[in-house]
Amino acid sequence: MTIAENNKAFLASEECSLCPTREIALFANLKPEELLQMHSPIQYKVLEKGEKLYARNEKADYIYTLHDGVLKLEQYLPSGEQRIVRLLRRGDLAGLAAITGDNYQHDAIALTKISVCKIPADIVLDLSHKSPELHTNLLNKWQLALTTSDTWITKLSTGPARYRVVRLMIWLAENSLDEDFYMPGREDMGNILSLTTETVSRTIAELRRDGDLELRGSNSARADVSKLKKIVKEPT
Amino acid sequence: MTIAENNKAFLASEECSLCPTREIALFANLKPEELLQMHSPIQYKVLEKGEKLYARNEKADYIYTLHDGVLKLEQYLPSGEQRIVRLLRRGDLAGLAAITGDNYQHDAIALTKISVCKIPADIVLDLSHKSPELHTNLLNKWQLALTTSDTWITKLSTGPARYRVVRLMIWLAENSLDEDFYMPGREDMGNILSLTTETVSRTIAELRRDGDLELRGSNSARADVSKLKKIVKEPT
DNA sequence: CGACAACTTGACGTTAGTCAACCACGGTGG
DNA sequence: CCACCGTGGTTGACTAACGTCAAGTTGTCG
Repeated sequence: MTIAENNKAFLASEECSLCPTREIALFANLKPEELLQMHSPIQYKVLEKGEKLYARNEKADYIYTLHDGVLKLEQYLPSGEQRIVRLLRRGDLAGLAAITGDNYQHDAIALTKISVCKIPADIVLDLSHKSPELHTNLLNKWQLALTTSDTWITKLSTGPARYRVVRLMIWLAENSLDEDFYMPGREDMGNILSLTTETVSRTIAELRRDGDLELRGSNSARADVSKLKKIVKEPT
Repeated sequence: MTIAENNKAFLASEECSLCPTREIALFANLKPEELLQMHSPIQYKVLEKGEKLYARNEKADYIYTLHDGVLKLEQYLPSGEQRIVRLLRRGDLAGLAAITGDNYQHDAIALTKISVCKIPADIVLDLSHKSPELHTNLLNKWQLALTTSDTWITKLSTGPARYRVVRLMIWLAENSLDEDFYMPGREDMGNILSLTTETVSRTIAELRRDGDLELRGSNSARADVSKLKKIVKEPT
């Protein structure tokens, strides 16, 4: 924890310029004098695995920049079914709805230990009118979220179980920093892919038998991505 | 066609203020003097059913406001499968990626005869820096698209065939102006719900037998929405 | 009126869901 | 330190749902 102590508020102007996530986050490219305008406190927070960052329909006053870990956004249906709509990682924004004044659209729950910056939405909205860079960053983040959401529909909710699981593995592997990648629990994968835990488990077992996937500890795995891509006929 | 003749360019400053779609579209709440800044021509276009508005990976230079009709956004997978990612209707924006300088992410194809305004992206981007209203509108439209996309994942790609079809019917009925609503072809519905045309056909037939749905001409239907909601256990 | 496309229906096969038992691991407390 | 329990994961047998293949039927447009 190099930036600030857990849960301690600090001034963005002092600390943001030192933040290792900044270059890929919302405040990338902001000029120092613009950062200085953010006089209102920004909180750095750490959540343990399983903790909830915010809940659906809650009044949305903050947006969050994810520094580290994996965060799931999920929605429920009246019929009891449940769906994970996106996974967020380093650099992603959670709670975008805060900026348009809507309530939060999802439950946001940490899949691993995560660290976030908690930013008052009104500050971002205000600054987005003054800083062209932030304005652009914001639009880009939004577009990225939309693209991801669309991709999840096509890649992760379409076709037979095997394809879906493989496409998820590819996505996880390609969004990982090192060779081992984080692999969610079977139930969570089920809720990402709209499959049961048993089906996910069986499919993972198959992939292991075929030598396409190697488990490495409880929530971690390694794969030959180009082999996986052949299965779903993606260009390498 | 009250606004302008088909394919004829015209000046936004003159015509936009008369546009019946404006209040729900991108340029809502813009001040007359801001509209005047849009000296660059905006085209009004009509596309027939089946025509393509833009294609995936094409350089995205324009965004489109949909005045009338239904537009589908679809994506293909290397494995040959195909998915409709969203349906757009009156007031929706197509080609948002143009603003962030990306290429188009989908094929956009008219499901009915449609009319659109074709707006150069650079104008919108430029004006969004100057007009707080447009800035806000833009963020709202983006948020709306994201919400819709997430909803499609949870509601239309989750659960048994019957539920999916019913949820689609509800969505179509609630987004329609009058009691009859537009109902896409069986194949398109299949690509929205990730089901085969046969399954969709059978499910529609069931709903008709149960008296929950009434067909009215080729691409039109009528339903008792509250009955449909009971099926999927949604509050009325 | 004919031709084609969209839709429907049936019989059958396959895949994924269900139900249930079992196993592996990690943490807790005796 | 080890026995116990709980959670998450695996595996099997069976079932239900959906996909596939194929033959009809309806509707639409030239």
